[in-house]
Amino acid sequence: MMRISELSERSGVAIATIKYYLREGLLHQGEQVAATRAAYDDSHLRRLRLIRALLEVGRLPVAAIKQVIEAVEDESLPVHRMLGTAHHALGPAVEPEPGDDWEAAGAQVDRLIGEQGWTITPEAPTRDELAQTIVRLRQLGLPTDLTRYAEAARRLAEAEMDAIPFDGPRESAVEAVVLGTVLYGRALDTLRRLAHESESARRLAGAGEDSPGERP
Amino acid sequence: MMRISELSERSGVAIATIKYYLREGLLHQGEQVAATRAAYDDSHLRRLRLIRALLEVGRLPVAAIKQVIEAVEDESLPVHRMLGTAHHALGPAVEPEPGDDWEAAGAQVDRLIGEQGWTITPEAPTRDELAQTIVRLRQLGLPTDLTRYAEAARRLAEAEMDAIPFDGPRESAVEAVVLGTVLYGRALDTLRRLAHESESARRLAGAGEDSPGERP
DNA sequence: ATGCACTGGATAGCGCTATTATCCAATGAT
DNA sequence: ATCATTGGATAATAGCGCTATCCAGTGCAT
Repeated sequence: MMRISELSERSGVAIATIKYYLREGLLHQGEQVAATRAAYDDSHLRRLRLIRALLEVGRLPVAAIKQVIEAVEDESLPVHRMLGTAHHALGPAVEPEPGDDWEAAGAQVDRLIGEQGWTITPEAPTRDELAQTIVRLRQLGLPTDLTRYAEAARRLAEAEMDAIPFDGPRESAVEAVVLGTVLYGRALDTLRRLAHESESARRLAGAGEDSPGERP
Repeated sequence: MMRISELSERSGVAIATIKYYLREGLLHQGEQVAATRAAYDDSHLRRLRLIRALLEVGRLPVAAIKQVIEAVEDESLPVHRMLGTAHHALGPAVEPEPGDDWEAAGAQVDRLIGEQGWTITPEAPTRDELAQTIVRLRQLGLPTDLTRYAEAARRLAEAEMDAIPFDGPRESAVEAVVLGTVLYGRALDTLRRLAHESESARRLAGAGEDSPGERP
């Protein structure tokens, strides 16, 4: 049990910001102890860490975080619906760019999902997200065969899901899924860029030029 | 050869926005035909597509795109330096969060890079990016073993690099590297979320509840 | 019980980014 | 000759994530 100032110190989040999160419904209210005093506990601290991770590492907009949290807190939602809602909040919303390109990309997304044997809601915004990327790849003349990526994604996702406590309290499950999706997603992205850097250094930095990483 | 209005129509980017990109140095000036008339060509159209892809798909801030483009246009830069600069602009800048956690995470990043046999500049901001993610994983009690991800990243990055035309014009090489990094990165991320959705549906949607994707 | 730091609550303002709008004088097509 | 368009400059806008200010009520130390 603590007051707002202690919550602020322990979390590293400014008081004004905490108030803002309270207003926005990202952070649940503390226990009203008196008219002008409320008490916060570890659940608030944990929630703040969740928010900051989604915000700073996942770069989710506050509105998306709110959706995730609402899904968590809506007890009437069956778990897999809750996960769906949370999941759909994680991707940036893209609006369709109508045209032949878009149609073709959509078909390709369907085909890819079919090939992998995935089960995906027809309304999943994630489909449009992928379609948009494919459209851009096409426009720029880059190869659009994503099978290799889909397979890597599948392998990683399966391993991650094995670690999710689906039998525990519902809050743990969403948190684990959402945090896993976002944080490991970012880790993967960063690692891929590191691998790129290393590969291009290896292939180019011969020929007498100094190579990054080893200064004379 | 076209005027600004045609460039706008063909690219789908508003005239005012094109002027803005010209001001910001993202888009090179058109050929001055008369005091109040300039001519644009396919290179401008292509550049606009690059900008929009980095902006909308890659979600890079305009300032980062500018850095990328400056690297491309600085002819005096050796190719691998140019790629390094461009690459470092792709990641969001993170500032270190000093403390023991940070130190430990840094050490873990070094170890991971070593294990994979990668060659990475000591100053690469990408290192800090990864360190930050590891710190957050720790704070939230999630496993921090990223070996599996590093290996997947390495495999994908190697395959991508095989497709880069390092022997062609330098502009092609950066464009390919940057676009590849960003667009396939996003594709991978989206696919991983799709795989997650599918996996959690598969594991949870039994038990009489209707499963996403098949409505009665 | 008194003075003072702290609280919740409400509202307003800020700093940044990406974009859009407005004006202008010059100009080229009809 | 005229009228829409252009380049160029400057201002205005919208959204977001905070941050600051003000307020009256309250707990705590003295």
